[in-house]
Amino acid sequence: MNNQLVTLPALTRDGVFLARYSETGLAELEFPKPNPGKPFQLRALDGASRRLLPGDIRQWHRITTAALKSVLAGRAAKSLPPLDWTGKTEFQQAVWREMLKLGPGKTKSYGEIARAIGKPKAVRAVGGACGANPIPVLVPCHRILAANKLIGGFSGGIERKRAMLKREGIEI
DNA sequence: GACAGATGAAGGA
DNA sequence: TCCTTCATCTGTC
Repeated sequence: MNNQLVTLPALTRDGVFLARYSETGLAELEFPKPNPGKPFQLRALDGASRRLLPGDIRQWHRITTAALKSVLAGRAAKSLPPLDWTGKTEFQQAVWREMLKLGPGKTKSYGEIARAIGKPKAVRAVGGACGANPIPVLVPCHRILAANKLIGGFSGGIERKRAMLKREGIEI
């Protein structure tokens, strides 16, 4: 079995995200590391390595970068690359699919997501699935708030979540 | 099998 | 109101 992932940098206004692709699509997205004064090492995939990339991945990466920029600017992504959720549970995928339905400026609570997937009591489990989301930003876990409209948590940091919501016109 | 968790709701002060 | 407690469900180790 070949689970090797191809890692590519996605340059955005918020820094350099790292996108990891499998043979079937975007598998992971990593937030920019706080690494001031040392720009991301694009060398890692320059030259010959880049030429070895399958055409599909190059195209997915263009879509991913464009989608990232749109979402970070508070707009809806025009399109998304295929997402590779291989190995993830049905429950997690259901939660993430539900989050994908949320447009910019729209939020739901953990409880609402739980009800939407037909498991109204699985609110804590929804929180767990959010935390396990391998593709933040594109799968908009930042649009999920606690029932009292508090910000809840965020794997990429509460401040990042607050900033992204603010760009979409939501003040917490 | 036990435990932890990005919650929610209910009850008491 | 605000705070505390507990029920619930799922994932991970």
